Amino acid sequence: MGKQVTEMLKGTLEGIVLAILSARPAYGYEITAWLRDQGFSDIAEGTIYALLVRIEQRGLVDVEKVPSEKGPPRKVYSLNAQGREYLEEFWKTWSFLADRLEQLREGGK
Amino acid sequence: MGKQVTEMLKGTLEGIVLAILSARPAYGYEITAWLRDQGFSDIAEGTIYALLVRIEQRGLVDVEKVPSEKGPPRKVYSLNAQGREYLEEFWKTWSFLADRLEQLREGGK
DNA sequence: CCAGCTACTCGGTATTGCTAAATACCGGTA
DNA sequence: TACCGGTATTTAGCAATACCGAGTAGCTGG
Repeated sequence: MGKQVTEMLKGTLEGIVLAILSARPAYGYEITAWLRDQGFSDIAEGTIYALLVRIEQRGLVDVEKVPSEKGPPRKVYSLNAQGREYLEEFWKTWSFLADRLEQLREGGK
Repeated sequence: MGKQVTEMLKGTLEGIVLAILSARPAYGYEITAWLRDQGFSDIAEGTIYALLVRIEQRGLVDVEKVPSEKGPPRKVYSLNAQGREYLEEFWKTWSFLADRLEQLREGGK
C-alpha cells in the first residue's frame, strides 16, 4: 500500500492486534502473516513485535512461551481483563472517529 | 479525549482537514474552532497550523491572505486539483481500514 | 552442512501530534 | 494612555509509533 496507510495505522494497529487477540491467543509471526493475508501487505515484522512488547509491558496481555515444531519457541499472547477493558475503550474511540469521518464524507459529496 | 485519539489522529487528521477544505475554503483558527465544536475537544492549535503548512508545501492547497476585521490577516486555504486527487486516495485508504476494522469488530462479538 | 522457513530482537529513522511560548492586530474599559 | 481579552499565526522541542535493515536462533530437507 502506501505511506497513507502507514500513518493511519498509528494508533489503530494496536487496536487491530488487540481485537485479533480477543478472538483467540496468537503469536507474533502468526499475526503478521494473518494481517498480510487480510491486505495489510506491507506491515513490517518488527512493527508487530514491538507492538506486542508494548502491550505486554502495559499489562494488557498475558504471555506464554510455547515450543514450536518448526522453529524457535513462540510467545503466545492472550488478552486479559485489562486488555479487554482497553479494547472497549479503543472501539469507542474508533467509533467516534469513524462517525466524524462518515459525516465529513457525506457532506463532501 | 485521551491519548488513544491522539495516536489515532495521526494520518487521519490530514484527511479530515482536506475534507473540510473540500467543502469550502477556510483558515486555521476557524478549522480548529470547528473541530473542537465537533467533539475533537483537545486538538491543539499548533497541530492544525503545522498540518496546513505541510499540505501547502506538498501543493495540495492554494493560499490567500485575507485581512480580518478582528485581528491579524487570515491565511485562507482552498483545496486545489492535486488536493482533490489526494483526498480521493485518502478516502480509499480510509475505507480499506474501516472495512477491516468493522470485520474485526463483528468477529469479536 | 547449508538453504530456507519459522520466530523473535534491536538500533536507528521519519512522520506526526502535543506543549508551550512568542508575536501581532484589534476593540473595549478603567 | 495602559491594559486585557479575543482573534490569528509561528516556532522550537518532545513523545509516540511505524518502518527499515540486520542479526540471532531453531528446525527440516537436499
